[in-house]
Amino acid sequence: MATRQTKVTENQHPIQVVSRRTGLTADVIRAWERRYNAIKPLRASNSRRLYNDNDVEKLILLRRATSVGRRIGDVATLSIKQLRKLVDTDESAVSKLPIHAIQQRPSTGSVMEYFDECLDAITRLNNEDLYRSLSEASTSLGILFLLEDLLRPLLAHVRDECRRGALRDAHYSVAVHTIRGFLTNLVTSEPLLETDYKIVCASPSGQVHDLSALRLAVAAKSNGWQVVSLGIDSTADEIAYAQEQTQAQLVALGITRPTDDPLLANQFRKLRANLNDQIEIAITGSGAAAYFDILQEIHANYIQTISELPLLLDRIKQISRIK
Amino acid sequence: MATRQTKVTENQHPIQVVSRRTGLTADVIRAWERRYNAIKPLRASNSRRLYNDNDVEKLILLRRATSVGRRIGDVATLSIKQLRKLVDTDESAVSKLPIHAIQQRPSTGSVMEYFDECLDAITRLNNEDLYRSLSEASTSLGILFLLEDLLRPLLAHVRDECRRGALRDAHYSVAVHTIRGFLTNLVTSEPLLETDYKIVCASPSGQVHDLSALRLAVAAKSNGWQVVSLGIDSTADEIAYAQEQTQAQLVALGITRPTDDPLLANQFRKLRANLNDQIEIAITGSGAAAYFDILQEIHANYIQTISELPLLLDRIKQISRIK
DNA sequence: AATTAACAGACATTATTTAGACAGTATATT
DNA sequence: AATATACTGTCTAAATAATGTCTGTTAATT
Repeated sequence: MATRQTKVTENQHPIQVVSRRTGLTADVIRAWERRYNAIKPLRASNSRRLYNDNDVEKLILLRRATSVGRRIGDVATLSIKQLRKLVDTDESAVSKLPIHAIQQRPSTGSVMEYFDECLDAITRLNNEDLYRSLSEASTSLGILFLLEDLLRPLLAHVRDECRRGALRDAHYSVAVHTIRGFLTNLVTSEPLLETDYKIVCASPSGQVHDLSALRLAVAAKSNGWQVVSLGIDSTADEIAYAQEQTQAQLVALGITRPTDDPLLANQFRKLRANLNDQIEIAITGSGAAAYFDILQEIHANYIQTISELPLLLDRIKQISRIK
Repeated sequence: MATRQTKVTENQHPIQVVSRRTGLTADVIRAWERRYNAIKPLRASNSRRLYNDNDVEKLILLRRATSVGRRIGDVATLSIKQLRKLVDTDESAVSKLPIHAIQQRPSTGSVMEYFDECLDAITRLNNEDLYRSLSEASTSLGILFLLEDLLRPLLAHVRDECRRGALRDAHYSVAVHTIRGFLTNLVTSEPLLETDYKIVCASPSGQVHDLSALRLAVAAKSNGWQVVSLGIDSTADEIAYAQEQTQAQLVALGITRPTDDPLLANQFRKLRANLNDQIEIAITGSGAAAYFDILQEIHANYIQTISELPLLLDRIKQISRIK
């Protein structure tokens, strides 16, 4: 026999629901009622608290008010209307603070320390720790050093350890995935000033784990170029299309897998055929050397280390300035 | 009412089937009927309960209602219509909460505006603008709404336009690549407080463009779970290894490409074989439905929309708390 | 015989209530 | 600057209700 006089309408919520809707613990909700009379919920016949939508709204406002520094005792008895206004002005004042004010303290560690930190995070399959190490490294080492002195050896090392059997493919996946996210973030998050120079970066079909194109993208971006990044698994047709659409002066491909893929050779030729002759092609990545002959055939620039990139970028700038 | 012959149609289900479809134990289903008159199934001539699809739907709604904090006694006798509404508002109210951060004040921009903004950036192959729109959308809509109401339709739309020929694969690549970077960033950048609950997220081999696993990862993270993210192109062996190493309670796979890949079916079986029986498997993504039979075979949870994930996470928490 | 389910009751766990205590932090006073 | 005071989120305890789970037992089916 259900002794439940209080018929539940859509506007009567038990404390658990209110807790989840507001993000406050049930303890806090009760404390605010007991100590400050913040809200006065109805009671069911069995003395359980029953809150309505207004109560919920007020509690949410109270939470927002306290989370920007107000003391609960000062605001608990304000009306919803007053609270809305208060919260509104408070939050807009807070949000004007510079985001980077909460910057991590730069670690004094050398490249090797970051290397070990990253490797440790990878070994523990911990994406978050790896990401944090990368962030610290990029602020303290600078982006270009990060690419060349940290990431390249790190990835090579992990790959070697996988071959040896000391690490598993899972470790490599975590590393590639996290680093890719980090680099993508570098390339796309901060907008650039207006620029005429654009580069299309992509990894062709089959190069699922390639990061070298992204490394190049980061380097180009830090040289003031706008980056159009297609990511992995792009066909020659699509890469050429992206160049045409954006009128990029340079197309960069990353090749990691060292297999001598005949399909890939055809992709190269197709790309060259689809592009205007003036458009430069750059190939980078540890697997690129295997295709040396074809690179010559299509007049591609082989970028072995990131430090070679600025030379190429400058040359392209000069050429297009002449025209 | 005319006592219908106990003709077994496809709309009459024994309690065991209902149990599987709803995720409730048979005991609970009977208790809810006995104590709260939640549903009144037909009876076969031998007094076995026979549930129809309405009963199943109501039971699922009741489960969702209780899992957001409603008490079963409060909601048991509501109609399906009332329940839908209740569950809908409850779940969305909860999902709007940023779990750690201060709640942003809701922006006036609607989802559609962001949709158009994003689509425009994609059309122009502009990674940076897309990234910026995503950032703005995530703060104003909240992360979970971003995933479900913006990203899912957006990707589906771009894919459709590619099939139609209105957009090119290059656009899709830019979209996937940028969104992946953005989501990876969400998952890995903010460290989480200590937690015992971990989820391994991965896209199996062949699913090069899958983002659904990452979407799930973001949702899990915002529910307070630690995420181990392997990214794309992982084998069953490596996924199982990652679970074992991290002692994650849940393994989630994203399937996007809808082809009926026999290799993938084998990957599923292998994964189940390599995992301890207690470890739950979740499958999500637009291509997952094609593998329904195998999913049943390996006792996988099919996650169609992100809002279903919290239920699963809670269930797993409860189970592991008992042990 | 083995399986499945129904049934009623018992049991265990969880949620909620109350009042109070505690610890860390912010504020005020010296 | 050091200390005292107030504030506030969290936790404890016992009592009660709500709820999920587990007994047996019986009946029907394979």
